Order: sequence, then structure tokens, then C-alpha cells
Amino acid sequence: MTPEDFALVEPHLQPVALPKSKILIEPNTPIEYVYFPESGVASVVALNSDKRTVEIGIVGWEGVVGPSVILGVDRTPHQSFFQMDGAGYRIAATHLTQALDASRSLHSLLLRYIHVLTVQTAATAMSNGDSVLSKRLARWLLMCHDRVDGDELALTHEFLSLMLAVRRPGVTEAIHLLEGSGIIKARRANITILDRERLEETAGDSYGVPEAEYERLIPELR
Amino acid sequence: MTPEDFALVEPHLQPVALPKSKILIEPNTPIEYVYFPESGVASVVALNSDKRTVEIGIVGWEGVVGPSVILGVDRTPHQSFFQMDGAGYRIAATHLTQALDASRSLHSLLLRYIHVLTVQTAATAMSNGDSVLSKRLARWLLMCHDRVDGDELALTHEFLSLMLAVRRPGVTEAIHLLEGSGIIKARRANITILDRERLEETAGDSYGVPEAEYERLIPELR
DNA sequence: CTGCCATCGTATGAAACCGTACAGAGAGGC
DNA sequence: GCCTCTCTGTACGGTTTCATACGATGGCAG
Repeated sequence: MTPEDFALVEPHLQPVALPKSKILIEPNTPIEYVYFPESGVASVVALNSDKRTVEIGIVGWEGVVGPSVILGVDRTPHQSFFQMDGAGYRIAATHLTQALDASRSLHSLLLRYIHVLTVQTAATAMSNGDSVLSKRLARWLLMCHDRVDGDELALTHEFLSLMLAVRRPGVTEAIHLLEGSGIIKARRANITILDRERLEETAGDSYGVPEAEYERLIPELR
Repeated sequence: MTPEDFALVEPHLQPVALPKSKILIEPNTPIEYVYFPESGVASVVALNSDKRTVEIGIVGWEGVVGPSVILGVDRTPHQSFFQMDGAGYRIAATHLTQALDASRSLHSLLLRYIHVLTVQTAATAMSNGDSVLSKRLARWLLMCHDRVDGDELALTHEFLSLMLAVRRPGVTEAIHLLEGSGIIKARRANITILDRERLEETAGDSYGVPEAEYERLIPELR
């Protein structure tokens, strides 16, 4: 991001704490603020009428929560919430819209990020079509690992089952599979990545395409 | 679309035939033309390294093939091809980009369509997570029905199995299920929708969310 | 009419996942 | 130390899909 573009938004940025399970975007409700996480991880989910959630995207320091605003849309059917403690900045949707109108380069940068998000969602669709759970789990752990410091992820099986839209014991089994190969170490409410390379092998090509698009298109978000 | 915006792109529109299985966008290749179908249906698919395809979007007269250009991105990892004969217009990516730079309202309209596409892809991800094939098939048939004239769809089981990323006999079984309830009539390489209402019931809430977003955000594309 | 090829129907055993239930193991409060 | 709550491990039968194979059928070409 150029210094000029940053100067455009900087006065409107408000630092915010982003604790676990804080809801950032409510579905079908006008979006007040757009969030730029500095740390932690957010999830974007679609909700069934049965209140069952399916994760469709994951966002960390590299991205933006509330991207619909960048597209000029005031609300979205999806929900966004924080799943791992962090902090960051927020900006009022109206201020961001003004900044986008003022700077073509800023708009362009954020639109390229939208493209990356689209590719990520498509990869999620592909991954969900593939029924092997351990593969989907591997992909999810990798995406999470990309967005945190260190190799430890504070996650329960219950939470993973919600994200992957499978039953909880299924997650337990899949974790044992990865743990049995020495790829991860599982402790109570905690998973440690031991061998990232083999985790990527396990995920196969369900992981990597969106990440490559990000590298190609986003020089440095800030 | 306002007459002024239409005047901006009109000189650059070229009519094109869009026969079945014509590839419109090659993956990871600079996009030369963006397509506006008038009839027929296009599919956007992601490709595995195994060459297996998973459909992530479907586009007809209501939309645009090659939306990445609208986001200022020159290529995409996805492939787009025509799956049912039709016709439409194309415009060189460079000309469209110029028109977008010239008209904020045109850009805004197309960005809102991008949002709808994103929601559609998310719905695909959700639908794929749900394992019941007949439900996924119902959703797919509905989306196709929305984009063609009449109630007949020229489709083979083989093709559907590629789109839904399942095996071909699975499609046969799912079709029999719907046919047994009198919802559709299946003939060789042809499916006729008999009872759209019950088809929507079968699809459940995997169908409808993107369609509602379209209604809400796109007054009339042309 | 006959042959051919795309398309569809069906079978079979294996694998993955589902919903549910319940017992065992950490971790913190008191 | 002990209680309680959350989290994890395991079990069960049932359902759905998987991969693969092969036979039947429809429709067009010659």
C-alpha cells in the first residue's frame, strides 16, 4: 500500500481488540465497520436455516473482514467472527467507501484481494466436494498456520467439526490419523504442527492455489 | 444499466456464437475477452491436478463470464466453458477496463454482480459439504432452469457427474429418485422439469440465497 | 435393416461418514 | 483433595457414496 493511500484511511482507523468468538459481521445486517486484523484469525461462514454453519473463508493479518463493502454492497448473507484471539483496526464502512472513491490505486488493491477471496472460496467448494476428511482438515490447519505466529493452534475438536461441517468424532479420527503419521501433535484444545511439509502433501492440491494468487497479486497489504 | 453506460461498451461488443463445450476462459492464461451471454449456460470450474473438475459457478444471460477482469486481475486459476448452446456478446478485456475506468456507475454495477457470484460460490461450497446427492442435483437443475427458456435441459448423466464431482452411476440414482417423485422426467440426454416447486423443496436452503442477492442488488443488467 | 456408439441401468463389495451415546481424561475452583 | 465442567476417545448400526464393471437401450449412419 502506498503511503498516500495509507494516509487516506489512517485517520479513520480505530484499534480494536478481537477476542475469540467476537462477531464482526452479522448476516443480512448493514455492515458498520470493516476490520483489518493484525493478529488472530477470523472465519466467514454461511448459515443454514437449521443454524448449521459451513465455513467458506478464513481471514487473518493478510486480509479484510467485510469485503462486501469494497464491492459497494451494504450487507451480506454471511457471518464473520473471530476464532482465535487477536487485535487489529476497524474503519467505518462509510469512511472506507469515501477512501475507495478518492483513490483508484487503493480500490484496485482491495479488488485484487477480493479476487483472492473468491479463489479461496472456490477452493473450499472443491475441498468440500472431496470427501476425505483428513485432507480437508489438513487444508484447514495449513490455512490457520499461515495466519498465526508459531506452530501451536488453540482449537477444540468441537470447533473444527463446526468449521468443517462434519460430526465431532469424525474430527477426532482425522486428527489421530495425522497424529499417527507424526505430522501433528494433539493435546487438549491444542494442535501443534510438527511437519508442515507433509501436511501440505496430505492436503494435496486443495491447498495452495489461493495462496499463490495472493502472492502474485498482493505485493504487501501494509 | 443506464443508456450512457451502455453507450460506453456498445461500440466494442462483438456478437459471438457460444456452442456447447466452447472454452471461454483458459486457466492461468491472460483473459482476452469478457463474455455477456444472451442465451445458453456457462460453467466455471476449478481443476484438480488430476484433471478432475469441480464446478464453482454457473452463468447465463444474467451474468458475466470472465469477472476477474472487473477486479483488475488479468488471469484466474479457473476455467470457464459453455455447457449449453447459446449466443451472446464479447468485449476485449482492455476495452472493458477502459469503460470501467470511465464510468463509476458501470463499475459499481459489475462489482455488485461480483458479490452475487461470491455468494453463489459460497452456496456451492455449502452444498458440496452436504453429502446428499439428490439435494445437490436439485440445486443444480434449478440454477440451470433459471437460465434457459422452457423446461427441458439437454444434459447427460456423464456431464452432471463431472459438474457435481461425483461418479456417474450416482447421478443416475439421484435422477431416478427425483423422477420417482414425479418432479422431473428423464429421457436420453434430456431432463424435463415437471414440478419446479417441489424441486425447490428438495434443494432446501442450498438454493435461493444467491438468487435473492441478485434480485436485491442487480436491478436489470441490460 | 443392421451395426455402432453414446448413453443409461444395475450390481457388488469396500470405504467413509452419519447420529447418537457414553465413558475416560484434563483443568480449574473451592 | 474433590467436584465439576469441558474436552477427547471409542463404540454401534445404518446410510451414502465410492470405484469398477458390465449389460441393456436408444438413435443415428450407412
